[in-house]
Amino acid sequence: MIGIRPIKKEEDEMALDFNGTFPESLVVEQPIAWDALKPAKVDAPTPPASQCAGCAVRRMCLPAGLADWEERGFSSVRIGRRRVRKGQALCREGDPFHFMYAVRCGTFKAAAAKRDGGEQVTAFHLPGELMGFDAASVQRHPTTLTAIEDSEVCCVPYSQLSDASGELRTLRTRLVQLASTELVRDHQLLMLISNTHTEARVAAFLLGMSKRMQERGYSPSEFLLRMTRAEIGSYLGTTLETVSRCLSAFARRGFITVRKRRIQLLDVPALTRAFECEMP
Amino acid sequence: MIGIRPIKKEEDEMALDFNGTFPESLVVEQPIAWDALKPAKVDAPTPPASQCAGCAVRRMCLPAGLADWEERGFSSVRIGRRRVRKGQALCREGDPFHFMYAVRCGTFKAAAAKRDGGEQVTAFHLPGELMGFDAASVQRHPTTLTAIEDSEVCCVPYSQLSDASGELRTLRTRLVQLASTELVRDHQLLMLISNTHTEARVAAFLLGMSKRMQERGYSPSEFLLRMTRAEIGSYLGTTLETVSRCLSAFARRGFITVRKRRIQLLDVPALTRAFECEMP
DNA sequence: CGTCTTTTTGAATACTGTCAATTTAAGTGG
DNA sequence: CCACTTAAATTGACAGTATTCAAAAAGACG
Repeated sequence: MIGIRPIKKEEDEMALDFNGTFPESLVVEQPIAWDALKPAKVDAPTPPASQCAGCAVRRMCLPAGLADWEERGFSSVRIGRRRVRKGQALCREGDPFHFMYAVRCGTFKAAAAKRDGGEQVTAFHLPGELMGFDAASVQRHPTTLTAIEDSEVCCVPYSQLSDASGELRTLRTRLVQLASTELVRDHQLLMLISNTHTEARVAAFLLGMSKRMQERGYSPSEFLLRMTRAEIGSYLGTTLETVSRCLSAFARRGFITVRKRRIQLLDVPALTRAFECEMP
Repeated sequence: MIGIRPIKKEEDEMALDFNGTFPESLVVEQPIAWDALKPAKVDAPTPPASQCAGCAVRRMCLPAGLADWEERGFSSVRIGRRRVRKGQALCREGDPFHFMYAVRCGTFKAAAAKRDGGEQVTAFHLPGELMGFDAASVQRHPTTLTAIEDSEVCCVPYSQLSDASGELRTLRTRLVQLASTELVRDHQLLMLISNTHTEARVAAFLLGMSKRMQERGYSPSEFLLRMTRAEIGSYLGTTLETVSRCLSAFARRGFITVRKRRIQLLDVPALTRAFECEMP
């Protein structure tokens, strides 16, 4: 399975290879051994919670902060697993709300259809992040969640989660906290997009991705963007051409190197200045 | 007190007149009789919840959906009242998170300071809306909440609210639902701002305000904007001049009339088309 | 190996932001 | 009650930036 193959796809230490054999059963009880492949942040002193024990992103996921004794209560929530191939939708706009989804590995985009036929990307979700909060409002998913690489998620039944949170204060707090964090992220994105200069947005996007990569144990200075230029453009409220031009401009100035989707940050201070629009 | 006075301030049936006498005691137990002044939406079949009984915006506020028997549990949350004068801050960026605030009457803006010294408005809050969700993330308020007209809020201690929600499933659901609604609003705002054409943003802003006014029992076709052009511009990711120009352009085409902050919608379909960028 | 998607780059247009001046309303104090 | 001062809003002109349209190059995929 790991034979000699031409390195056509950029060397991609993060990618999962489903290698053709993709089981049709969407919900599996036992995790795959992929966990070993995913480096974990080791400084967060959070004890594992039941079914989440052994999950690489446990420390930044839903059970983060739960004490030992709370494991039992949390384990009453039956969590399923589901694999989603690149390009497949986990749920679609308008679908009834039954599950919240936690990214185990891979990357998702949340997008809503616009009247003109295009799509508006509202978020990119990395491993450890919880998706589906926005569905609690109307009991329907307002966005389509699409895997932009082969991915795996945990499916958390919302009713069970709500029940469990009734008994576990920590879990209750955690839930609101996660929703709140998403709110803060959105507000930051708003501030970003309101910024006139597109270069500032792209710089902030790169810095943000760098930080999130680092939080997940990857190199903050060199990473692979999982999304297309068009998706970045939609997310940042601009066009794919402008994104491409900004990246090229940064590369020309020596701030970064760009090889298709592989980004290398060379001058973080310069990027930060670009973000703050202090360009002399 | 209601003598003959020159109509210099636009006739303002919604404004509260503090009339000089503004008590220094910020938290009062008994509500003022102002409720009678605020028309309520009458079609939502929600029973009153304890302290909220008699509040005009109860049906769209925190206790919405609570059953009779749940009143008791909810009444364990001691809710204070606080009046905030125009221009005063209810809480500031960085303040520790102890209360969530429900707008009883008046209008607030949520804004964060930008690096360049300016401010980014992330939301406008009308009566019945809950503020402060974004503070649960880091236990600090990430935005400054400022009254943009004389206002009154209910102060809900978060810890008590969380405790009560542990016992009351409906309240628990309602809390997440409110946070979720705010998320959806933010996503819609994102979609709005991503729209290239500023006219579409301003059109959507007007239509949105119209809808929210209607939900609160006011006329959807004629209302007073409580915020300055600069605040609208910040909210929509543009400048105050552009907002002014868009309003003038709409008025010139006969879509609306503008008299300073008083807006009258004349041609909603045309505004909707402007929103959808279908301008022939 | 050929097709298709993604990305880059160029050129022209249209739009918005910026600077500046004017008008109008609102608040203040005599 | 009026004059004055201050804040908000409107409008114009110009420069700068991003979008649009178009074409070509580079990988990805089967």
